[in-house]
Amino acid sequence: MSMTVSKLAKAAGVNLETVRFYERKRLLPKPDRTSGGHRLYSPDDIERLRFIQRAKFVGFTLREIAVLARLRDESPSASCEDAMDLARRKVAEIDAKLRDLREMRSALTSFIDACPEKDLGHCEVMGGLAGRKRGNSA
Amino acid sequence: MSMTVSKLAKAAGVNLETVRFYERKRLLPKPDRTSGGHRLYSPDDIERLRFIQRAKFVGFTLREIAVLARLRDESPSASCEDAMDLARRKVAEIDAKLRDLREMRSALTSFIDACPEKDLGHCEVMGGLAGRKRGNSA
DNA sequence: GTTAAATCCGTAGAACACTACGGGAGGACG
DNA sequence: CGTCCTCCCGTAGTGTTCTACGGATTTAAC
Repeated sequence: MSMTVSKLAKAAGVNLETVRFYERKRLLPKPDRTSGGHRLYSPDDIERLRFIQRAKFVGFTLREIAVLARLRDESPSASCEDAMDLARRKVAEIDAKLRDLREMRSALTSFIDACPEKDLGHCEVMGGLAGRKRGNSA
Repeated sequence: MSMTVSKLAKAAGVNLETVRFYERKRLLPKPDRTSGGHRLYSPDDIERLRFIQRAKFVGFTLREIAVLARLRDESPSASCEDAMDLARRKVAEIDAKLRDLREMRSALTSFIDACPEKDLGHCEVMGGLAGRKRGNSA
């Protein structure tokens, strides 16, 4: 039940070249090959690609994702504490990102909500970003 | 009451080269010059740089900010709806990111919480990241 | 067994957002 | 006037994350 690189790419919704790129960047393990050298993937690899996609969307860099995704490839029992450590640091980072995003969101929505759409002369989206009185500065 | 580029950069908390970069990218208008060719800025330009910083913080790309800034310069009354549109789209994106972050967080914390740290042979952080799913199968 | 599609590889280019370089000219201060 | 910092400009480099090219080989379908 293995698949070629293009099947994997399609299944995970990424470009075929991206799969190769991720392999070079060690986000994906080196796959088995056919006798002719073609890559062979398993459904687990779809999972892994999807994990990468989610982590990426959420703001992790590929470098960070490489660490996260590679945890399982290391010696499982010996690295537990390291893995825990990493996971906890990631949670802290996620919390920071959550705070930032919530701040962004409330800034934007307050501009939107304050906009008197009938009176376009006082657009609060513009005003807010311009720093006028509601200015929660970065 | 005008200032040089380095003063502006310092006042707005950006690199001097970034000011020139933003000018090239038309995020900042072409400034007046001294007879010798040095750029001269007004406090309004600090405002504008801060506008850019805030927009960036809120998640706009420079390309989007350029549009926003041009909307701001051009017909102020006609542009409100476009700006609102942009802001609303950004809020939707932020909401999606928040959802994903919360998902990631709960996944990570469930691995952490389930990890029997005394028994390193059964590290749940490793297991979780390896694709052994929290609850559901795959 | 032929052939058309898929894959191989390394390398190059693209877009984004800066950041740095280098050699010369401008300008403030004493 | 000398000195020294700032600024000029164009161009090139950085790092990230892909995406494309192109000629050769492999595989699958018929």
